Amino acid sequence: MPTTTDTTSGSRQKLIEATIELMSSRGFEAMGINSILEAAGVSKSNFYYHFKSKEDLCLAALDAMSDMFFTQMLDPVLSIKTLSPRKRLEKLLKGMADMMESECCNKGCPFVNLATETSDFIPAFRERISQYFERYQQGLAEVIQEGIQLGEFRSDVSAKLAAQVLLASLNGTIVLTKVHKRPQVMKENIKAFLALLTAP
Amino acid sequence: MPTTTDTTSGSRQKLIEATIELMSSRGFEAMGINSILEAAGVSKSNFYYHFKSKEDLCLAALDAMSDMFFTQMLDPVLSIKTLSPRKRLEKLLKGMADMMESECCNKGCPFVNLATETSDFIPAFRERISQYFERYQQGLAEVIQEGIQLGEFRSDVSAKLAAQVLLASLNGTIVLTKVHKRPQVMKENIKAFLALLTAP
Amino acid sequence: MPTTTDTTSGSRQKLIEATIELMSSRGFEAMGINSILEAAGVSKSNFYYHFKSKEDLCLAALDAMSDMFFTQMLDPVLSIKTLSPRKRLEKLLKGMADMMESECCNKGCPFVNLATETSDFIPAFRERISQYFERYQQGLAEVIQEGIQLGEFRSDVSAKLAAQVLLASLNGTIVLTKVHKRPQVMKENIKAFLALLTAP
Amino acid sequence: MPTTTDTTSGSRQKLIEATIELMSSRGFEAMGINSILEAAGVSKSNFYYHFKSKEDLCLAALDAMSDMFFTQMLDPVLSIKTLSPRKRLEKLLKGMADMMESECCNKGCPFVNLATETSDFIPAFRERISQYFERYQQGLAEVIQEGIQLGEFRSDVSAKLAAQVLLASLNGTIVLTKVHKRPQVMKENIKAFLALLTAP
DNA sequence: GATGAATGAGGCTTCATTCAT
DNA sequence: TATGAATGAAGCCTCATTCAT
Repeated sequence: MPTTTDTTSGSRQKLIEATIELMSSRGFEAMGINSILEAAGVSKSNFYYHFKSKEDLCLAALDAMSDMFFTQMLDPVLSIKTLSPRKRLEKLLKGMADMMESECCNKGCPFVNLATETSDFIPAFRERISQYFERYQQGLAEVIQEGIQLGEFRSDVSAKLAAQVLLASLNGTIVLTKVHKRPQVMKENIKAFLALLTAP
Repeated sequence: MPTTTDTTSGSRQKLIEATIELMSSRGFEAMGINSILEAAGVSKSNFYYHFKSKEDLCLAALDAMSDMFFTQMLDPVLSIKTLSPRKRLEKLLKGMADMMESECCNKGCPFVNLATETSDFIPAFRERISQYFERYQQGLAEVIQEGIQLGEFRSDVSAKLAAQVLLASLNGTIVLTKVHKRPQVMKENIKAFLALLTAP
Repeated sequence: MPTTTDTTSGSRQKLIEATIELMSSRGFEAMGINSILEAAGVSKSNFYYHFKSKEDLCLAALDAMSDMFFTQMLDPVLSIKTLSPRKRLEKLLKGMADMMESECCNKGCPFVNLATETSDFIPAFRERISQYFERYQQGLAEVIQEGIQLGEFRSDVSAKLAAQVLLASLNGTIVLTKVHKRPQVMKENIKAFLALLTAP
Repeated sequence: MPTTTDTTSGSRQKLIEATIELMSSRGFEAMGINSILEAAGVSKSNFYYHFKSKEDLCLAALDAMSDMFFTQMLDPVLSIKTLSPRKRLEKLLKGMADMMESECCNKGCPFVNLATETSDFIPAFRERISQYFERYQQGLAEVIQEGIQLGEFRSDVSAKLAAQVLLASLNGTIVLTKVHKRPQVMKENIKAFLALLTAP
């Protein structure tokens, strides 16, 4: 279902979509180019017309995912000014928990996947992932800061650090949820973290 | 046919050690058997005498790492009864932060690495990793519980959940530290988490 | 549809020039069409508008080089009637030695390159190269014949044969010069050959 | 037909033999690995067990050819002390002419082929080829020197230089012979060169 | 316990060429 | 004239594994 502003060629877009899908479930190394091509319905040589390498394609996919995440998940929720900061954060986290559950705990966060697998060896990946997490954390820090000012969150931990711990916590929780095959873990951790962020 | 207590069958042990090293830095898929053999100084055919497959070797490596972690890192620190629960936890976490820093943020936690890479596709891995994390979490829960009873930690979040969040947080923090190439992240998050765990 | 005298159809000419350059340095097989296109700044589809195949382009390049060689190098020098035959030959050979040196012994003679690489498999190449060398040899034979008549060269070897040996010698010397990376070889062989061609 | 001292494994030797054959007729780039494997009857993965790359194999083939050339062609003839230097040289050159003719002018000298194709890009090739030609030239220089001392050859051109010209001449002649598809060229040039080397 | 040799499937990438516009 | 997109075959190489000794 191409969006209205879909200006890119069909094949290119299909390749990126297939890559996002496979990168999330299989990781970088295990995701063979053939599987991407099959999923996208694109021929091998045509792939190499659009992208200069597997790595290049993955970078494009990372960019696309990053865009999607911020413009369709994070920003929309965090900017609902009719909700209190705490409610906004809760809504965001609930959305994530629901996604995990609907995917049967099978996909992880592709940014985490790529980070653990390749960040030491493909600098370009590391840099983008680093930027992604920085922006992500910044978004979280802003709601938390608002919440602190409104007295919804405890004020003895800086918003920036709290956001950093939250982000780490989310990433780690996704891994645990997958490993234990228990979607409940996600919900538990979210609830517990919010409690910790609140003065008793 | 090595006996159960055969601690060092030479080649076998060298293979496991090399695997631990490479699994931590390169991940499962990128770690070719040849690189293991080269690092261990063992011939290919000899490898297949000791292990029936790459997967088999990795399972042995996982077990060895798990053993090492509990008997050499976690248990020794958490059972220092002369320290208060909070001090014990702090000591443990500091040890981890130091390790990260000494490795220049280059290796991640191999359990997390394997989890993100393979847990969907190699059930045997998933199960061991799950058990590892459960035991790890259990250890953490015990100190926290003690701390709660002594009033060192807030009591409105169950020790079990707090431990689960802490574990997730640690795993996620390791990833962030690697991605940002900034060892400080680890220290910041540890400090922030301990603050959150304490009533303001 | 370029006319016969179309000296510069823009793209077409650029393609030929790039091909000459690459053919001299990389050879036929290693010279990918993409590298030609990049060097010429011409699009792939445009290339196939002008030429029906890589082979076709190379034939055009061969013709262009052959023309250039005779009209700009061989004929001008060999027809300087104010110089004695021997002086003319010396001037020609010196020019070649200088070229080799200025290119740091890096390019060979593209006719030799194509001959060794493709002559068995692309008959069209073989034929043009054969014609090129025949005309080349004929030119050399004429000066030598003149020189024989003037007593500058020994008369017990026919001009035709002497020219054939000289031509072979030049081609072989270019190869040796390249292989040894020693421009001096070219000068030495030229001098030695001229000595052999003279009665002691 | 393995020689008596054939100590190397079957596959390895077959690969080298097939490579010599193909390298002589097709050149380096055009000689696909698959064609080598087919000719040798060896599987691809077994090939990569014995050699680390196509380049590596070709280097081994070059060494083998070099050995063969000196121990079976050059040295045996040039050391027939019952023949005069001139006769020895004539015998050697005749043998080469006969080889060319028997191969219908289809193969060139693989050293020349590789030199023209790859010497700029594969330094290891260039170095071996350079050594090969140096040794070759040295052999020729020795007979010529003997011939000079016996008065069979003219003495106003040093043996070293005469050998260098002869070597170049031979290499160039092989190319011409191939290009013109006329085995006679080889014989003509040999005869003419010997004449030039003799005082009129 | 250990060896060298062999295997087949698959890895990523490039080739020269053609299509529709 | 020129374009961007697509094609299928082939390129070199590596994978985890097995065989016979």
